[in-house]
Amino acid sequence: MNSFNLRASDLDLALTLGSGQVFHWRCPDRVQWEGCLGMHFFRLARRAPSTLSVHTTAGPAMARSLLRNYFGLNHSLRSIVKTFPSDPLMQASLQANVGLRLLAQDAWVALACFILSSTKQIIQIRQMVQAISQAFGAEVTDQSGQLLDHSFPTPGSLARAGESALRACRMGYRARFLHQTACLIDQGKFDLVKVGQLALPEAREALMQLPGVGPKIADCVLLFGYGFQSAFPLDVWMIRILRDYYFPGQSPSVKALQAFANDYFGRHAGYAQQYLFDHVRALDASTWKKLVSDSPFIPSS
DNA sequence: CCCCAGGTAGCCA
DNA sequence: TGGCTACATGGG
Repeated sequence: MNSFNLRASDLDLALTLGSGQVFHWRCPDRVQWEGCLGMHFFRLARRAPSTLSVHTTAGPAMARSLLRNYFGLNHSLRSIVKTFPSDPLMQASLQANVGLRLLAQDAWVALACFILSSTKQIIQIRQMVQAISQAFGAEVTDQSGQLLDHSFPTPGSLARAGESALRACRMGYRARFLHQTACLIDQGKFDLVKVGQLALPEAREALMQLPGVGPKIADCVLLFGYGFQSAFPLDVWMIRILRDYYFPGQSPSVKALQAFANDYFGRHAGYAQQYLFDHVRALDASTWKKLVSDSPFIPSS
């Protein structure tokens, strides 16, 4: 394997790779993070405040390029978070997640993972992703043939696997959705590349044509897989956060929340969303209750 | 045993 | 359009 250091400021591996935006990275020892990008294996760790140590099966030049793109290292995190609103919850989310970056994931990987995500806890999504990778992904080995990891399965491999084989990976009703979507892409009946060339509303409509993809999963794929940073996925957590904190006692519709979120959180709304999601999800119920009771959005009498 | 999980599709009024 | 509800499985 190749080893080198990579300059990476404003990047916290645990916050970024352990967050709810990605599901295939492992951290066996609380220090090193292991996973694949395409067919290349990576082992990453923090070496110094602005430096990562990298071990990889990829060539150094290729590896640097892949990592810089994946972690968005050519974007200034400071300038992005400056566009976030200044309310107390948003600022607390920022302080608790310094170094959380949005990843530039492969569109297919994001699509497949979020089809699996519906009504599942994040730990279970990770288990399903690991299961399909081991069953249908390619083996990634070092030069001595030692098995390092399995790559994420291609649409073709999932299409050929069949629905029942997917179901054996304990994904329940999601097996049919994932298999049908994999078949459409494998047969060229749905073009993931074309989606990325559309404007956001059209790209969203296109993704929602796929089985198992509704508005929420479409927004996740747009945000995490296509770099549409204004896409704002509304899952049960974000709906709760927006209703409880930003509209206390009002319970607006999801449609109304969507309109509010895209306006209020600015150009990088989806980025802000990830900070709120990870922050509130880590709080215990009583802390959240206190935050809500101190919301500046409670109408003054 | 309960309730819930980064939802969606199908059905009904 | 908006409001149910089934869907599989596992964590807490």
